[in-house]
Amino acid sequence: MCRTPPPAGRKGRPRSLEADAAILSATREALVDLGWSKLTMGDVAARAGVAKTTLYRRWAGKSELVVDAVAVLFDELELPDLGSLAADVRGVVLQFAALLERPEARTALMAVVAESTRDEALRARIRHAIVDRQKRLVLEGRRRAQERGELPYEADESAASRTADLIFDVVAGAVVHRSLVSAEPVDGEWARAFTGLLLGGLTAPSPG
Amino acid sequence: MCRTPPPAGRKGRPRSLEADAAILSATREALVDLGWSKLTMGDVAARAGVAKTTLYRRWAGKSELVVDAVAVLFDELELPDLGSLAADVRGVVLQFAALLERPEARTALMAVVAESTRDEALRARIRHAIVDRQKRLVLEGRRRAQERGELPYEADESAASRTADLIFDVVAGAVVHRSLVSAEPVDGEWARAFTGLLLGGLTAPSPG
Amino acid sequence: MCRTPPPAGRKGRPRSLEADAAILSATREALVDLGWSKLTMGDVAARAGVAKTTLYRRWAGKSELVVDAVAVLFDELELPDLGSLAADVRGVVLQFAALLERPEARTALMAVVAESTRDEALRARIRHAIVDRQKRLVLEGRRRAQERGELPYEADESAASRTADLIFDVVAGAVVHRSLVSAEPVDGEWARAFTGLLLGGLTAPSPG
Amino acid sequence: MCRTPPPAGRKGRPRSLEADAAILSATREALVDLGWSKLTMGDVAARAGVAKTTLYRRWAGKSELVVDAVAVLFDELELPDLGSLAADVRGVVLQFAALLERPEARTALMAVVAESTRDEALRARIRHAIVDRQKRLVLEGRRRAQERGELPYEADESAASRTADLIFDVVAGAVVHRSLVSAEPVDGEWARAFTGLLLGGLTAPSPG
DNA sequence: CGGTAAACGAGACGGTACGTCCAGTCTTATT
DNA sequence: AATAAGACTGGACGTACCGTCTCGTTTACCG
Repeated sequence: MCRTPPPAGRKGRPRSLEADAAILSATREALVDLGWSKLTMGDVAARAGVAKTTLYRRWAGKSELVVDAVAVLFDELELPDLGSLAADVRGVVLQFAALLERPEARTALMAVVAESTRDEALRARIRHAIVDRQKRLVLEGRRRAQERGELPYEADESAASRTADLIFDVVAGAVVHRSLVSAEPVDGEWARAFTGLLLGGLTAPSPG
Repeated sequence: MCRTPPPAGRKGRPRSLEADAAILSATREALVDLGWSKLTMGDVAARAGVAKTTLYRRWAGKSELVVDAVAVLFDELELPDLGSLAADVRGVVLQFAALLERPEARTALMAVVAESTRDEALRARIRHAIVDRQKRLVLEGRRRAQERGELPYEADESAASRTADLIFDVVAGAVVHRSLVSAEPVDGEWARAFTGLLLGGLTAPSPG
Repeated sequence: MCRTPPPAGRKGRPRSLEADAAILSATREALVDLGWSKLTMGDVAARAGVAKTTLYRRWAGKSELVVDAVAVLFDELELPDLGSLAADVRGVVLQFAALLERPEARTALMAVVAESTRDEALRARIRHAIVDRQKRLVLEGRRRAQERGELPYEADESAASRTADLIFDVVAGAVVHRSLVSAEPVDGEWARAFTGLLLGGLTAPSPG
Repeated sequence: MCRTPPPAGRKGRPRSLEADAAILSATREALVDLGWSKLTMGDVAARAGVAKTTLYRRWAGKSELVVDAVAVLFDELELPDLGSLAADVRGVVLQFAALLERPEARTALMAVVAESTRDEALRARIRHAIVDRQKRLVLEGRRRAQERGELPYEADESAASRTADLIFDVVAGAVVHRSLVSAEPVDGEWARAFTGLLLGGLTAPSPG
């Protein structure tokens, strides 16, 4: 969890594990109270009962810290088997939307992505800590749909991977855009309509 | 373009129109050079050859200024008639992707959205200056498809509006997510695949 | 008094004169309360009701600030005509000793001299702000003694100057050393003994 | 030399004697390189190849450490018999001046005196480690002069002590002030003039 | 000669101050 | 009244040291 690792040798006083947990927790708390742009390293340190130096010894900056702090939220995403591909899609859409309702995720997610547009290392960190955690849901959903016979098994490995990436971008992008850019609720109705579009396409008869 | 209007009375020296243009242009330039988070009001003022006071007389802060500065980029989006709904979708996807390749848009867009999660007025400004400019492309595209007979006319006005919003979130969200979050290129191949998914749905035979 | 002068042009808001006075006064106050080594720029700023930036805009650092702050104390030194050279010497010794009893001078003087051993600019500043203010007392005392006929007029200008410098170093050095290094009181008795030594020399019969 | 003594019991590993020497030597080295105010405990520890803890186990702080480090320099002062009181005075003046030319003494001496103005324990330490080492030269010089018949034997013990203290403050103070405050060289010429003043007094015919 | 108590190196820790930077406001004189 | 210039308050930044602490390791003495 702590990303700037201690120097190779294992001499000297070891880093406090409690401090790590306290810092990440304090970061989430500060995100809720203050939002991304008003969150300060000093404030996080104070909330965590830790010196500023301790923060900087472990994280290079605000962005890195926040990525790690919100990453755990994405671990909570699950894909309970709801019996059909459509139900699974609706389920994951609503779960992801619920996550984006949480103020700490809401304010942090776009901010770190914005920051990452000029910082390759941060982009990699986001991919590892957040994106990959979401993408596994897509892969799991496809596997289930294939077992149910709702989707064909794809022979071409790389084509399959491309399709999964596409679907991931469409699902995650649509939910994020609806929630944060359009600032409209992602409710059951919208999830149903989106699922219909995703599965049936625009030219299909609407699922009414 | 200048959002904080001059006080009612029209006595005294009028605001310089050249200053407005110079400031917005300097803002875009600074976004390219520095990115959102390192852009400062003082730097913009210096680039524009203008005093800081002049900036603050016209914009409330960095977010508002940047929204206005990048808004004009979205005016360049057009929807040339490419002869079919699929072609039109591919065209708009590629145009939007090209816009997101521009560093000033890339770094600014997510940042102001992130900022807007805790600022209702900013959200409204974004909607008016950016989102609405994009959404008209969806409406125009639908109109054309209906004229071509590719899509039915929708009797229920509000249902039609909901559908347009959905499609807008799917298209814009997918492109943004692919480009900024997944950090993968939005090229002709991806646009074709996405268009196939959007029109035909996930369960349809792929358009290969 | 303010040593880092504003940039040449006289455009823009002028520097606050009250701030200068408040800062120097706050510096002396802080010296009394905290001593040289515990005095901090932030504390001085807070006492003066001024932002730290304002301090740094005017003084390069703690040393420069303190030199200017204590310089005014040396303006208070005077040489009232006590009727004889011996009385004048005793008078100036006691005055200087009284100055060194003041905690702000006591703690600051040696500190800035110590600092100046590795800083030529600081040394020049001390000379101008402090040393020269003291040295004029020696010159004035000699002039009076010459008028009274207690000392001969010296024909050789440069020899006279060297002698004045020597006497200055002896008087100031002895008082400072007694007061700060030996940490013994400079009282009337000591002043009398010192004056006797200075005027009559070590081999003369003591003036008891 | 090491001032914070080990706890009473003499079990366990004894303190390293080499460490003591290495630390004091490293301190002098750091004084030369960095001066008093930029010298840090961590740097001294690193130069001495020793952990910071080892420093703090032996000295309470920077001031105490530096006093001990420069104290040995004052042991080098000697009073070779030059045949007359005047020659002895000139000799000691030049020796002391040579000491003050050494950068480690130059930067440290005034600094620790400044520090001691608010620290009684430090003052005592300076007196013991430095001042007393100098004062014995005065006592020795007087004894010789008395043996030569240049100075009378003083019957009153306490008056004799007071006179010795006075002379010490005058000699040491004048040299320090000339060297560090006036920042002028203490050369043979100055030493001769000073000795003339000290022995013959201001009103005596100059020794030309 | 093996146990033990203290010294030791390494480095993390809570603090404090640093000197810089930027935000946003203000005070000038000028246009 | 708007402008350019620049000083102002306030606050966060990231760094450097301080002096303390907690480790694992070493080393002399003492039983």
